[in-house]
Amino acid sequence: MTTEPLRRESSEDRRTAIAMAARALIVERGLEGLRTRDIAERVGINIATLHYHVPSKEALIALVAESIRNDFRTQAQRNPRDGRNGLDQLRLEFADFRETVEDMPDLIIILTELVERARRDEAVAAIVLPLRAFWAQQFAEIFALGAADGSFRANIDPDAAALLATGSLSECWRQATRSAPHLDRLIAELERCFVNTVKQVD
Amino acid sequence: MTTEPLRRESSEDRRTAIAMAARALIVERGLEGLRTRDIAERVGINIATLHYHVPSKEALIALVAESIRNDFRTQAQRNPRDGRNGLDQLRLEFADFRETVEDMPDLIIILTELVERARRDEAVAAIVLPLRAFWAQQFAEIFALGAADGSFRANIDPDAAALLATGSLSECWRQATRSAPHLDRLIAELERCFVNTVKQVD
Amino acid sequence: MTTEPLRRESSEDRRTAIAMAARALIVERGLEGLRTRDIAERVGINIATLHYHVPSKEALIALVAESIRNDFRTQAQRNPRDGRNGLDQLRLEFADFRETVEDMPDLIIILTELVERARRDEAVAAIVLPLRAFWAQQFAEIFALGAADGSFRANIDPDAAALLATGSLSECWRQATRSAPHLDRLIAELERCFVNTVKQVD
Amino acid sequence: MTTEPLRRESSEDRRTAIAMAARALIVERGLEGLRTRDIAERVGINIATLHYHVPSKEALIALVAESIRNDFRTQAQRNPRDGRNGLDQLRLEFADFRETVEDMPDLIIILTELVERARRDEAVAAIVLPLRAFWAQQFAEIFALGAADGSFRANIDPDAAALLATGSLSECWRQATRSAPHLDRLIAELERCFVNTVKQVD
DNA sequence: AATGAATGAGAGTTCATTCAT
DNA sequence: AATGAATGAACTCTCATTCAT
Repeated sequence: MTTEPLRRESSEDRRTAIAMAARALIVERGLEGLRTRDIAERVGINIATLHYHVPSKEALIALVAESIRNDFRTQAQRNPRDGRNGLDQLRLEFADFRETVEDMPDLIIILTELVERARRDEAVAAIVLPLRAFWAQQFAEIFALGAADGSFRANIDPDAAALLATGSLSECWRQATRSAPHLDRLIAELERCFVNTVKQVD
Repeated sequence: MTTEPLRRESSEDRRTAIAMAARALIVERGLEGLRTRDIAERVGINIATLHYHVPSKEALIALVAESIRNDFRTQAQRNPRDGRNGLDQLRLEFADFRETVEDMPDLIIILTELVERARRDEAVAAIVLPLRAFWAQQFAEIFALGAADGSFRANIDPDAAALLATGSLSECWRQATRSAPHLDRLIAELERCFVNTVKQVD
Repeated sequence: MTTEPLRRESSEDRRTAIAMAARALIVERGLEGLRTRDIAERVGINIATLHYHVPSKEALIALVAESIRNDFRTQAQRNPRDGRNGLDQLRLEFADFRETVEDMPDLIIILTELVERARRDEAVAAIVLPLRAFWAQQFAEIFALGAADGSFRANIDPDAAALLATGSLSECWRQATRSAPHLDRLIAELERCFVNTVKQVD
Repeated sequence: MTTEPLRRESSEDRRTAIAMAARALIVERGLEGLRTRDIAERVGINIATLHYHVPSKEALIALVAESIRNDFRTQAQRNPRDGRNGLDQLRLEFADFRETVEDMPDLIIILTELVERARRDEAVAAIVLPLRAFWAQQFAEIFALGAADGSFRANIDPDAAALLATGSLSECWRQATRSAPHLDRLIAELERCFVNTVKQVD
């Protein structure tokens, strides 16, 4: 006589399920409104079981942060950067952002909440700040490259420009009315901000 | 000669003191970590007294939102916009932001938290979203003006550019390591983004 | 220069107004739901002023009890008992009850609540239990009289019959669906319970 | 040999214990004076544990109402009604009441409080009003039967008579000085009210 | 690996009452 | 006689966490 199969799932699967449930709930109610009981219920396990897999709420949020990081990494590795010049690469980067935002529209929201939390939670900071820094670094490198190859104007400050791009992109997506049209117009404007117009004369 | 802090204060003074204490605590612990008892303690009143002046936590947060709005308005009215062209006005706007950020470095942080909260709290949304919209509108008007008077490049999309400016400015200031140098570099870059380079040739 | 006249009312008027407001609120929300603030608001005075006139909630409830007692007394004195025999007097008593219940339908409800409260509050008990006892006594005397004059059956136990009458009358009126028809039928049945049928044969 | 009170009890046992503690406290202090902490303390559990078993005070009062209903039902089923005529059955009903009142003297008190509460709480009303209606119905049927079989006088109005009986019985028992003698006299009088005296002659 | 039961700490809120004017 | 402000005590309820099985 066999008992119900599949009752016990592997620890890693459980942790993944917990992370996904937590992410969904963060989107719905914010990090502030996140309750361990709600997560357990959504996963379909007991609250004590949840604590067995994830020992504390702090660890749970760190788990969510890791989950977000993994998604970003996967996304980053999927599209190798092979543009010939800065402008091409910038366009690829924008396309990446569009893709990310379409595939996982919640990613930015959760990331924002985590960044906010990072100010008071070192464990989260350790995971999430490098992530944002990495993203900015990508842009900075592109801007430096473009300035060198003449596809961008020469007087770019790559770090400042990177902050400008990442800041406005994430702010745009965070807005209550997040919509593709707004994003499109922002991206177009961003391109006009950096593209080299003088070169044409050359 | 100072007396002991007066036992009985006017209702409006108390409400102001409560708002200020709440703002300080929001900066320290976030909206999430805001506790009515802590506010009362910081103001030096009983928790029941706090409820006498502000009937609920929801009303308290609305009070903070109003307080923020008033500060923004005061700031906005202090510096009349009298630049001769778009570029001048943009520089005045940047100077305004620098000033605001120096005088009340917490304003942006609290505003960010309130915007986040606005997603789930209509009362806060009603106060705080117009505020952000107003700020963006200011920039949009400047960009439109500058595009017309030739101080900015002609192909600006004023709304997108406004989002770009406000998004990157607030994101910059929100960063864990908020520092004047970063802000200076960002502002300089923003200027280069929009200023008309073609005109020089003219 | 005269200030607003009539601002200050006589203490006794205030106490009466407070009692009336309290009675209305007891009917609406029960003794349990009675809040001093609500009473003050309904009277149109400050909560502290209410405490000036009625020093404590206990005293307030005692005041209500007295108010109820006065109403009952007034009612009782209005209709002198001049029936020629027990049955006549019983009918007068029933008419009294009907009248009371029509003029002041809340009286019974409040009285019930006060009797309930009397179990734990001696001050209320001292006022309200005699009242109920007096009412029962009225009935008992009528029954004794009627048993003696032959208008009621001879084997009546006046006290028990009085309890029977007062208990069923107040219970009837307390019922959620308090309506005249129910009361009429109960009173008719009560009469049949006690009237002497044997005598007819005589 | 008794062990220390078991730390972990079955949920149903806990709920029963909670209901019993609540009932005792209602008798002592009234529904108004009922505090969840007192209940928890009396059961010997933490206040949070109480909320684990009974999610809210509203639910707690509904639980008490159900508990009362169960007791009434048990009582009702214990004594099957097998009297040969109305009078016999009425006597059985009286015996039932006496028994109930001796075994569980608090039942009537709590029921009264619940009926009072039912006026403002639909959940309680749904449980407790049918209960009272059922009791009245029992009497009404007996009176109708007795009127038909000649053991009661023919001009009985069964519903009115039922209200008369239930009203006076519960009122009697509710009286501050509730005592068997009073009850005995009331029951005797009730019997005299309805028994057919004419028939004797026949 | 899983769970029902239990818990300490603390949250926002309410209320009768009092104080200073 | 009146009031705005203040307060202590208590209330119901919530939450992350732990224990025993």
